[in-house]
Amino acid sequence: MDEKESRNFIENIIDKDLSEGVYDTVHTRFPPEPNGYLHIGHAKSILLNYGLAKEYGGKFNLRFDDTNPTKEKTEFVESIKADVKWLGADFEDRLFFASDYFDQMYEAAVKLIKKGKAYVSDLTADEIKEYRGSLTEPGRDDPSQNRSVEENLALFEDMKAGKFSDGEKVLRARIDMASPNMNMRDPVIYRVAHMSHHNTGDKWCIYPMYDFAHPIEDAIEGVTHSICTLEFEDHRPLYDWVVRELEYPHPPKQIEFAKLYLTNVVTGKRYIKKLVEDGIVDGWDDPRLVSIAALRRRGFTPESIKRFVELCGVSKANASVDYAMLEYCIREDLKTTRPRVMAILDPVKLIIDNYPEGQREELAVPNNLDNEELGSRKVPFGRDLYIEREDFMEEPPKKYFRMFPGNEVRLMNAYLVKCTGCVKDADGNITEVHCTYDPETRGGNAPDGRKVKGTIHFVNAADAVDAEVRLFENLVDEEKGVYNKEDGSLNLNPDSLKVCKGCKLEPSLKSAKAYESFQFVRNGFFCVDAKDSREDALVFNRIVSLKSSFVLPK
RNA sequence: AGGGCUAUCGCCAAACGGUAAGGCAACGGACUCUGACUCCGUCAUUUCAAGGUUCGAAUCCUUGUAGCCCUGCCA
Repeated sequence: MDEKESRNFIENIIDKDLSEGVYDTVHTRFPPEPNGYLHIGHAKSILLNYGLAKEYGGKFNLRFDDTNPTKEKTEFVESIKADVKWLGADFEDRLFFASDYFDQMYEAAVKLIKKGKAYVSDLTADEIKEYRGSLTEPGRDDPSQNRSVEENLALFEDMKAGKFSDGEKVLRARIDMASPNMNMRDPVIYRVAHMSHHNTGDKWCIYPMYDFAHPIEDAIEGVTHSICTLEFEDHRPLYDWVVRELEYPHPPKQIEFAKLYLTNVVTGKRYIKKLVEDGIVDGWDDPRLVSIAALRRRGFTPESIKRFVELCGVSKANASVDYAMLEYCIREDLKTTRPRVMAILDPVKLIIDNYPEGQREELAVPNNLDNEELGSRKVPFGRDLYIEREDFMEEPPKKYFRMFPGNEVRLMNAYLVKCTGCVKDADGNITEVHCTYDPETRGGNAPDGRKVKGTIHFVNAADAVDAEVRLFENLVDEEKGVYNKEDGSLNLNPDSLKVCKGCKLEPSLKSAKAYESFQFVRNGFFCVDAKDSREDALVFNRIVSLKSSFVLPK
C-alpha cells in the first residue's frame, strides 16, 4: 500500500538509457541452459526480467542457451517452460533457442576471422591453459596466432566439416594475452564436439562458447538489457568486444545483479542436482528443496513467490535472505485466499460426557472469516472428539486459557465445554480428556453472554480421517546434516524428515488422496502435498512451526 | 602484475552532497470464535575503519580492512 517510490539500480540504468536515447524500448530475456530444473534463485531472474519488460512496456523472451550439447536435455526444456509459465512470466510467442542461431554464429565467427580478430589454434586444452599464464603473470602468444586469414578460414571450414576430432582445434578470439582480465586472453569461441544436439541433431560438430554466443543471441533478438548474475562481471568486456567487433547497430548491454540466496536451504542448481542424483531427496520436486517444482508441490503460489522476489529487492551485494521472509509471503497470500480447515496433528481424545451417545450433528462453518466468497462447509460433531494434545494441561501455568480441569473453553464454531478431568494410562500418559457441554451454546456463543478466553479446534472422532503427516525440518546445522562444498559429500541426519502417523483430519479433506501428506509452511499455515491434487493449498487453523530442507555448508 | 565487484539495524534494502525510507525478524501493549490474524508502539545521533575536502558527507578524495568472483575446449 504505502508504495514509496524506490527504484532498484537496474531501473535507474534503464531510466538513464531511455532518457539519453541509448535505447527507445526495453527488451529483456531469461536465458537458462536446459541442464536442470529451475529453483527460487531463477525465479528472481525470471520475475525481474519479465517485470522490467512489463514495467517499461517492452518485451520479454524465454531463450534456451543450449550451446553445449554435452549437458543439455529436452526433459529440462519442458520443465523450464512449464515453470516459467507457472510463475506468470508471459513470453508470448517469443520462445527461442540459441541453437537456432548456429548458422548466424558461424557467419559471425567467419567475420571475425576475416577481420583478423580470430584464429584457429592447434594447442591442446592443457597447452592453452599453460599459455594463458596466471592471475599474476601475463599469458604468452599462441603459436598459431599468426596464421593468415585464408588459412584460418580454411581451417575453420575444416572444423565445421568434421575433419578434426574433439579438442584437436579451437577457434580463438584475438584480444590480449597480457590482459589482467583472464577472459580477454584470447578466449576460445568455438570448439569441436562430435555429439548429437537435442535440437540440431548431428548438423553441427562445432559449437560456440557462451562468451561468444550469448551477446550474439541478445543482439539477434533485439535485447536491450541483458541481465545476468555477478560472476559474469568480468565477462562484460568480452561481451562488449563481441558486439563491437560484430558491428551490431544497437548493441545490447549487460547488467549484473547478485544472486538470491536463502538461509538454511540448499540453493544452486549444482547442489540440488547432486541431491537428486544421489537419491538423497525423492526427486526435483522433493518438498525439502526450493526448486520451483518443489515449492509448487508444497503449496506455494506464483503470487507468493513474486511477492517474495519483490521484497528481496535487487542489488549487487551478495546477500542471504532470511527463510522467514519466504514463509511470510506464502502466509500473506494463503491467509485470505484459501479455506481454513481443521486438523489435529497430535491427537488426544476429548469425551463430552453429557452429550448423547450416538448423536451426531453437522455445524455450518465458514471456510475463511476474511473471505466470504470461500463459503462454508459442514463439520460433523459428536460425543467423542480429538483435540490437540497441547490444548490440554492438567496443571496449567498462569495465562493458559485452554483446557484444564474446571475451565470452560469454546470448541470452535461448536459449543462451550467445561473440562472435568482426564484419564491416564499406567505410564502416566494422558489418554482421554473429559468435559461437559452446554447445549444452549450451539454455534459457540452463550445466550447469557458469558465469555470464555480460549477457543480450540477439534475433529469428530467418528468421522476423522487418518492421515500421515510428514514433517520437514528446515533448520539444519551439524545436528541435521551438512553439505560439504569441497568434496560434495552430504551427511544427513534421517531425523530431518519425520513421518508421524495418527494425525486426524476433518472429513471434508477426505476427497483427495493427496492429503495423505502435509508440509508445514509455518505457524499454522501448512499446505497439503499438492502433487496429485487439484487443490494447491489449504490453510489450517492452528499454528505449528515446521520448516524444511538442508543447510548449506559453512 | 594481478584484475573486477561489494560493504547502511539480527536478515534484505532505500537514500544519487542537504542532515539515515520500507519490509522480514524481535520485543511491548490492545483486540480476537484458535496464544493466529488485525491493530498500536519500540527497534541505526549513525552508514567496515581511519584520515581529508565541504557551511554540510552514507554519499566526493586518500589509505586501510573484510567478503565474493576470475587461470573450463561449462554456462
